[in-house]
Amino acid sequence: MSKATIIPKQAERPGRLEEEVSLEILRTAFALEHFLVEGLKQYGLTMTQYNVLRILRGAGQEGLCRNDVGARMLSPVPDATRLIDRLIAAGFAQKDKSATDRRYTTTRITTKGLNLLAELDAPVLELHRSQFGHLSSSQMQQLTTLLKAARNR
Amino acid sequence: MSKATIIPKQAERPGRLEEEVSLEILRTAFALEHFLVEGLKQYGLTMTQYNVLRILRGAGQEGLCRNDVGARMLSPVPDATRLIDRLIAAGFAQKDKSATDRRYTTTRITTKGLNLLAELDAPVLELHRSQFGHLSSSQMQQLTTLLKAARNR
DNA sequence: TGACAATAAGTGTTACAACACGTATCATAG
DNA sequence: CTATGATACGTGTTGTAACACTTATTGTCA
Repeated sequence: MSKATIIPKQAERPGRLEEEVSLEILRTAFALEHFLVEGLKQYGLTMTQYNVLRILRGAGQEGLCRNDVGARMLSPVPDATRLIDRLIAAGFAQKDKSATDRRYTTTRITTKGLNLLAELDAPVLELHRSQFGHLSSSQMQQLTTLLKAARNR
Repeated sequence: MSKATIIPKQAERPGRLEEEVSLEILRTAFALEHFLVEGLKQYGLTMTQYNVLRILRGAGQEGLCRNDVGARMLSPVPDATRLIDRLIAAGFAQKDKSATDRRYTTTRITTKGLNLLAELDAPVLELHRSQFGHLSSSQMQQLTTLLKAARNR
């Protein structure tokens, strides 16, 4: 047999690229998360709590019910009750029973919570810039596009 | 003043791209992790335990000391002792005091652990393919390259 | 050599996440 | 209008991660 027929030029193990992409994504995300966690620690916040506060800020004065908060999280959280309760204990959120449907409990961010987030916006942005600012704009756009494409199966 | 001087064509908020990349990475990684966790659950393994086993398999018959295991993790783990102890309790690893330096404890993967990993290799690979297989090879390569570039500050 | 720093591992404690289950309220069908 | 299911939330329990601290062993230097 001729060499050309039995030895493909790129003897690529199937799935190797997918595996490498997976690992790179996890590695990058863990590194990013690590820095975020460290930064938030100074303010006594976990990353989960920070995300909840951002969601509540995004929801505005209407607030959100417990399940909606859990569902909108970066990684959905089943035990939103006690998570929110901890934020309430810290004074960053408040809870009220809905008048129309008494099953619902509406959670809102407090002024103290808004102030904390406002204080955090700058350092968090700076963190993101320190992580990815060395990439060019087009590289960042490519990366964003590719990641979105990856999730849209 | 002329319009051209005061209104830049792309009034881009500084740091917006960095922020978006960060979020996309976290979202993608959490999604990927979610599927991995679900898949491993059937085998009674957490993702952390799975990573430890893979590291031990990679270390071969020489094994690794506790700190090395913790350090090689995707996200470094401080409490490697009890993590490894759980794997030992499950029969997937074993521990021996080093003879030359008695501070060290060498951890090795057992045959049972190797068998479990062998059983897992195919479904995990299939998972990676289901997550990213719809991307083209060049897209995956681009993604890998960009992520590596992102981490190499 | 002997004191002291450095390294590796283990332990005690605390807080949190995950899961299963229980309770209250509402919607719907007969 | 009542029975049944669906929905939203809360709670009890368990396992694990994070942190600080302790112990054991080795290296180093006066």
